[in-house]
Amino acid sequence: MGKEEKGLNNFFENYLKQDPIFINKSILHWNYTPDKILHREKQITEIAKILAPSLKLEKPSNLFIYGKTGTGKTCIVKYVTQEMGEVAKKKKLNLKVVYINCKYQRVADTEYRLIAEIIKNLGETIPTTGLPTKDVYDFFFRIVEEQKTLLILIMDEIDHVVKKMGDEMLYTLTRINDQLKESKVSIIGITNDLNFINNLEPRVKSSLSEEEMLFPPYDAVQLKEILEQRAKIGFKKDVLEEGLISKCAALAAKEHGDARRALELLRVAGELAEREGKNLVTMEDVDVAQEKIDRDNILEAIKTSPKQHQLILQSILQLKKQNGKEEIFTGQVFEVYKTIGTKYGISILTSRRVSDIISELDMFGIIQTKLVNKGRHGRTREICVNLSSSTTEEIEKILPVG
DNA sequence: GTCAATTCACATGAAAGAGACCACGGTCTAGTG
DNA sequence: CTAGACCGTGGTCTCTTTCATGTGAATTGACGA
Repeated sequence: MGKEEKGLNNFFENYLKQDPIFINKSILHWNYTPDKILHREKQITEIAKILAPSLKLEKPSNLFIYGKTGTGKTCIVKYVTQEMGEVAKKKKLNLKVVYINCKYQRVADTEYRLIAEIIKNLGETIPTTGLPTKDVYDFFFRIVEEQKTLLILIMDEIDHVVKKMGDEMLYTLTRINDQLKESKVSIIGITNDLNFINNLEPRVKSSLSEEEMLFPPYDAVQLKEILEQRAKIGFKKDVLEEGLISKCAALAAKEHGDARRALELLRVAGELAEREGKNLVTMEDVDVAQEKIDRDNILEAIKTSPKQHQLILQSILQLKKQNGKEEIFTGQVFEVYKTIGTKYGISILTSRRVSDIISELDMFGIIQTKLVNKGRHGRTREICVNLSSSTTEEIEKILPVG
């Protein structure tokens, strides 16, 4: 016991003595906003131009922004509105900016909760459930009106709103100004679904996208500069192997120029090196980081998903083990699921539901499915699991039974 | 051999139910002056 | 008299079931050469 304690002590002391690789890790986090945002000057000025009327308390046009993940949409909108907020504060203008991410589950995935969330951001509270939705709207209108303010409503990942609850609610929101006398609301919608706007009802489309902007992906060179800018202040000097940043940039550029991904790669690689007590981050660390990020995402998704989902995933994995390379189909999964379920006394869902769960697993990226038509033999989803064996093992530890 | 009809094994949609959660208003109860 | 406990009602939310409809190539079978 005493010996162990001493060992642990040593470990901690060594840990502290170690030359840390980082100066400030949070700089390498994607939601850190640097002083100077690179390669987005054009977008910044454009957004500023569009939003500027709000400083005269005139309602700016609704703005619709689209671009792939990690192209800086959120970052820049936040940056511009923040700056504006400060100017407004100095001039004592009643300007409010509310940022809502519509995707983060459990926060705002119903009409009710979304409005409740906006209300919360305006500094009021409303019960989390139990009220008729109409009451929530009325309450929202009332407080906006009472505050006599110009409200800029930023709705990130706005496509999720429509997917979950249709565009009726967006229509209501865009028409809100008709009902307000003292206040005005303008909406900034952000999405990474490039087709989203075309699937909207025309009346919503026209009012939501009075202005439109596209954020192009970063290319490898730009990513590299962004990484360099942050690495300079986030990492200690000379801890990065030659060409390491280029590698991160290149890897991320392959994945549709995602700056968030690039930063994560760099940071995780640094953490890995740090953990091993090295004082140089190497190329291998980046490779390991790449794998680790994917695996962690998947594991996290599985851990937090409901038991039935886990059970179905387990059925899929078991099938994969059994028939080796052969493809797996929905029907088979359902059969295996049924036997496992009954064996362990877990209630069995209908095949209809199982089918949905399989596509949910697909969306999470845990499995890949493809719709195949096998003529006489019907139509089904072909399921494949592209996980390394170590990941599979990790997953199996989490799974409910067996 | 050819062509259209059939058929399979699910996918996909819509609607509705079950059970959990919660706010609200009314009623009851115990403590206080 | 009043604050707080307790209860019933009516609303939402999530997960699920039930019913209904769709899909598209392999298969079948009729037909003609």
